[in-house]
Amino acid sequence: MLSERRLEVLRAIVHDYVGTEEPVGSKALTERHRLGVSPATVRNDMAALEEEGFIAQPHTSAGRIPTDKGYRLFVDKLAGVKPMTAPERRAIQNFLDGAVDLDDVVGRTVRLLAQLTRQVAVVQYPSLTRSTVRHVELLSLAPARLMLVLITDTGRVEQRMIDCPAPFGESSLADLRARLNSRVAGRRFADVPQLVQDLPEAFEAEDRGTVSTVLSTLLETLVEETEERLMIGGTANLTRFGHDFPLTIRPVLEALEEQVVLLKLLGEATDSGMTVRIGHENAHEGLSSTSVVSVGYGSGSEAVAKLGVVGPTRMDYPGTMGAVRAVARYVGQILAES
Amino acid sequence: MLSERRLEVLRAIVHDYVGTEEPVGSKALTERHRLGVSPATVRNDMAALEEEGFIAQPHTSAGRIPTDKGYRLFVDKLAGVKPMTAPERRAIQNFLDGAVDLDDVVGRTVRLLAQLTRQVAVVQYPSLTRSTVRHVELLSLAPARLMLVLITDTGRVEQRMIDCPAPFGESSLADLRARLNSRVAGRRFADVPQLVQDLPEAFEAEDRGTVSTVLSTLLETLVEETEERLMIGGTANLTRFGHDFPLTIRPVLEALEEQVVLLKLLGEATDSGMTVRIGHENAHEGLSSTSVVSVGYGSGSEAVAKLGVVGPTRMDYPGTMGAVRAVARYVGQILAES
DNA sequence: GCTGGCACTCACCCGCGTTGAGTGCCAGGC
DNA sequence: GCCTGGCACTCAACGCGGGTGAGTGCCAGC
Repeated sequence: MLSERRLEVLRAIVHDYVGTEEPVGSKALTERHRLGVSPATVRNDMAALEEEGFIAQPHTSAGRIPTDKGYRLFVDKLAGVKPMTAPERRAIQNFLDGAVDLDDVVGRTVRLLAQLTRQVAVVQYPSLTRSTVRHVELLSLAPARLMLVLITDTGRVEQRMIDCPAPFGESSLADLRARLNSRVAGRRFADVPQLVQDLPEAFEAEDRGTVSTVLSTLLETLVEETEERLMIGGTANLTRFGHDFPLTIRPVLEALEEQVVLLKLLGEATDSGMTVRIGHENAHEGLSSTSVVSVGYGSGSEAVAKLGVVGPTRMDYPGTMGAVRAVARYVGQILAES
Repeated sequence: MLSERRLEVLRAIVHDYVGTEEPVGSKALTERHRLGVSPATVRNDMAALEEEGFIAQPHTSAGRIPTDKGYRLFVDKLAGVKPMTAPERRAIQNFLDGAVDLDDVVGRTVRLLAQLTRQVAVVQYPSLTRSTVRHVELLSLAPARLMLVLITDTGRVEQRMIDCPAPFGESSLADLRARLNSRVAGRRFADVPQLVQDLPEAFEAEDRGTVSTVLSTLLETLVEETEERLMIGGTANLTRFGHDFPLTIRPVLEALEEQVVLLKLLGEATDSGMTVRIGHENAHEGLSSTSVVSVGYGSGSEAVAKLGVVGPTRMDYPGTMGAVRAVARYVGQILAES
């Protein structure tokens, strides 16, 4: 195992490299940190750290930079989460408090997170599967054409057109609407399928086809829209990435445009607590020089969706983690209030 | 006025510069185009074009590149719109035909446009003000809490919470719902205000407060949501911008994140036909080295929204304009069908 | 009015020596 | 046994200087 001091050296290297973006040498280290030992000693420690794969030299006769493995150790053992200051917390709350609807909440969150971390922010809309149903509405648009509107407790609205196999009378419609709502209102989406299972049996034979169609559309919506929506922002921060632009930035932008990739990225986060994926730990190749910090948020104790930031592996982990955690907490509060 | 040949020289310069990204000299020009004159003559023409401000030299003893004014002349007088080939048109149609709902249509359009032009694509959601109302729905969530759902003919759905001044009975609700729909269904959003003006008078005194609240929320929605939504894509194409990245790309990314800026950008487009804004013609400073090609699209003869692309001033104007026009046309068709 | 010729400019490339930050290793001291 | 100062070595980065060539403007001649 690495000695206490060597860990301290690694911490110092990460700290300085994140600040300067330049390989850090032994002399500079002893000058900027009170390590209590000479550069020569630090050199020995660095040799050991390099041996173990925590740091690397871009080329001979240059300083060291942390490897993915080095950052991993730093995040796991050496770094805490830097809490937000009181004024910062107030600013977050004020900024989020002005939101008028769900889109606005998500939009504000994304901007806030991008601004706080100076990185790319990704916010997932509250998931359907973990939400509860506030209301199901059925509208008759034409004799054999219905619209299904689904409203969640998080304020999200989904709608679907339905072409009925047969005309559906206004009274049957009202009946179905009432029965549907009495069964599913207030229930979790995940439970809906079995709650409505036997519903067609309550109707006359001529209406059963339509009822079934409506129900299957409803279930479809639950499944399809589980493929979540999300919003991203702060892509301009990518320009602070490094000196060697085109090659670094391009794959990242491409990855960010693919919702599937992003969803997977956030999805990998474990439910409880914060997840940090560093460099190659990200499955997607284009993101091999970025780190992703993500966390779940929700109105109650349970997470209904996730949010996070994407930035260079060389990022301020404690600060970023602090900002992400704080924002997630306040968004949760806002959602709980509405 | 410039002679025919000089215009031809300008056209050749634009063509070559767009292709190579490098200043083009007199010798190369005569070699690649059948101008029928010698380099020396072309040099004289170039001197004249430079005098008039259509082209410029990055530095002495280098070739010429077109100025914004040069591109303007090129677009206005020299370039046509390059029509899509039949296979391209088929591909567009196939790609758009698979869309399942409005979000999907817009999403597909953005991706398609970005891919075709290899630039950043911006697509505005169909505007509310020019749409017609398909249905207005009122749901009772709690004794004194309503939800207003607005459905447009383009498939867009907006919802608002309403806190009523007094409890509102189920029968009053049904009455209001019916009256509202009979008045506004099928009408243009712009006409709604005067259509509902005298509606409170039809109700009992105790309900009038609530009815007024509902109506004012409805009108608010019309106004607020006129602030349109839009979707962008293809930002990764910005990396093909030029060699001098950070400085060029950053302000563009920043501008693209501000919906307001984008909406203004598209909004400037005249209703009929295509608009091309070149370089400094764009009001926004960050976009002074980009051009914007935009056009309205709609389900009928009238435009309900706009779409376009943002790219470097050095872009293939005929090709880009062709792609933008074709996509707009097919999106219009898709919307008309749904 | 077009052309070929000519002198001139200047960004770009290449090779070269200098500089200095940083390293590894080693002998000596606590 | 671990830390330290000293020392030789490496090598990216920088600045300098000459050569190269694309491109220009001008001019005399057809």
